[in-house]
Amino acid sequence: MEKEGFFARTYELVRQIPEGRVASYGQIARMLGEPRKARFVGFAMHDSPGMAAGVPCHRVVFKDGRLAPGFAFGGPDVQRQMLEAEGIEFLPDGRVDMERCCWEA
DNA sequence: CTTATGACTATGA
DNA sequence: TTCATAGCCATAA
Repeated sequence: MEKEGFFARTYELVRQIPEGRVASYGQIARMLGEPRKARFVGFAMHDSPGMAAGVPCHRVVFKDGRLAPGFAFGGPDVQRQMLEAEGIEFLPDGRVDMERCCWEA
């Protein structure tokens, strides 16, 4: 575990997301100091070891508060239930209420 | 070495 | 408002 790439770095940051909070890919990438790698953050999530390893990828959403269509745990609906269980509030549009739940380091 | 791909974001029509 | 395109750059083959 010495050689850590961008992925491992992303996992560590995502793993620091508290319960009831969400963060956008660009937001995470920005915290890493490289706001242009927003895509790789999502890539890292796809390759993520899972929330059991401390990577709550379900708390990572689009900047608009939208979920990843087709690549979530089986459907955005499932992810929505997980987020609701965490205490995240949703908007009538079916988007996460980032205005309230946006993660702040 | 080059090419292809992608859980993003911003911009324009 | 939604839809399409461009730019971004690490990782894999």
